[in-house]
Amino acid sequence: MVREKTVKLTKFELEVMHVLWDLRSASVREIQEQLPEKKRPAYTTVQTIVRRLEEKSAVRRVKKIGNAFIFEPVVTRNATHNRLITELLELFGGSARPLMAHLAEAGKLTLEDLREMETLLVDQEGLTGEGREAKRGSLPRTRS
Amino acid sequence: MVREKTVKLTKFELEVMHVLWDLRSASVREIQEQLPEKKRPAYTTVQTIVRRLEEKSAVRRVKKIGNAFIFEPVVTRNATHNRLITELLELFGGSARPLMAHLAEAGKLTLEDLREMETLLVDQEGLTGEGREAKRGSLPRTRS
DNA sequence: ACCTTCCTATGACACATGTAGTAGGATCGG
DNA sequence: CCGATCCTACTACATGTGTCATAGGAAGGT
Repeated sequence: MVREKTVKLTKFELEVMHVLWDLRSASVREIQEQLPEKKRPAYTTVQTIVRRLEEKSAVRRVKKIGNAFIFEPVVTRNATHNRLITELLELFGGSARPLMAHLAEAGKLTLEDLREMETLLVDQEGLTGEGREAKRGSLPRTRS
Repeated sequence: MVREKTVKLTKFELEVMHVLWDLRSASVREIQEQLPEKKRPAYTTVQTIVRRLEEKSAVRRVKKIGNAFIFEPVVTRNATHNRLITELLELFGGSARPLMAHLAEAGKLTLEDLREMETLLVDQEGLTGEGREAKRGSLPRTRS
């Protein structure tokens, strides 16, 4: 459980990171071209964001092709997503239930999703979940 | 399905709203006192936030007690939460699965939670979920 | 070598956000 | 009625964020 130091990223910075996570590495030009054309910002706007991401150590320069720098992510998608979720969760009192209830209510959550998660969760518990089980009380084997 | 116009609220504004949602209505002083003392801002800071919430039509003055105004929420907790979740979901490609996967991974999601949700979801489908079923394909009754 | 093109580095700016101080009017206990 | 309090309305200001323009250097084709 190595806790990565995840920085705070803004909405736009996040979008750029997503491009980088997908492409593995890219130049400013490539990043800009990946952004949805509807709201594609000016080249230098993207450049500024990348620069700020650099300052935050969220990306780094890996090499230079021609006269253009190639950037790659330093923080992982996973760590960043976890951070986002944790923050949202705090607004909900820290519990996932209200959050899930909303998802269900909004029709974003299907029974299929739940079944899928169940499988996933069971597997996980088998591998690493022992500690948690003790901490939260053993699960009542409902619907035996 | 009346779509309420939910405004964008900042982190701090959200905290104030939570107090108001809990208290139903309150004065600036009361709001300030409800905020966790660790990071309790100055009275006028709270006042400023409330004023901005007023400008955004997220709260309104309902009456005056002494020389103090009493405020109450205009936007509902529910609508606001849904908005937050929707926004977060967009960062995840719009699907709830990755989000849930993260919750599970972070140990925020238990089998119990899932079972609970299942019940909730089934009830909901029975009442209002017919349309969705058609839209997303009928559910394969897994685990018969 | 020269010109066109692309990239970088830097500066700027408006609006958002967190945070709070000040002035002056309204209230309340005596 | 008076002073101590409390509240409101305003102002202020440092940062954060989205958005871009400019200047000038580097590459590449011819």
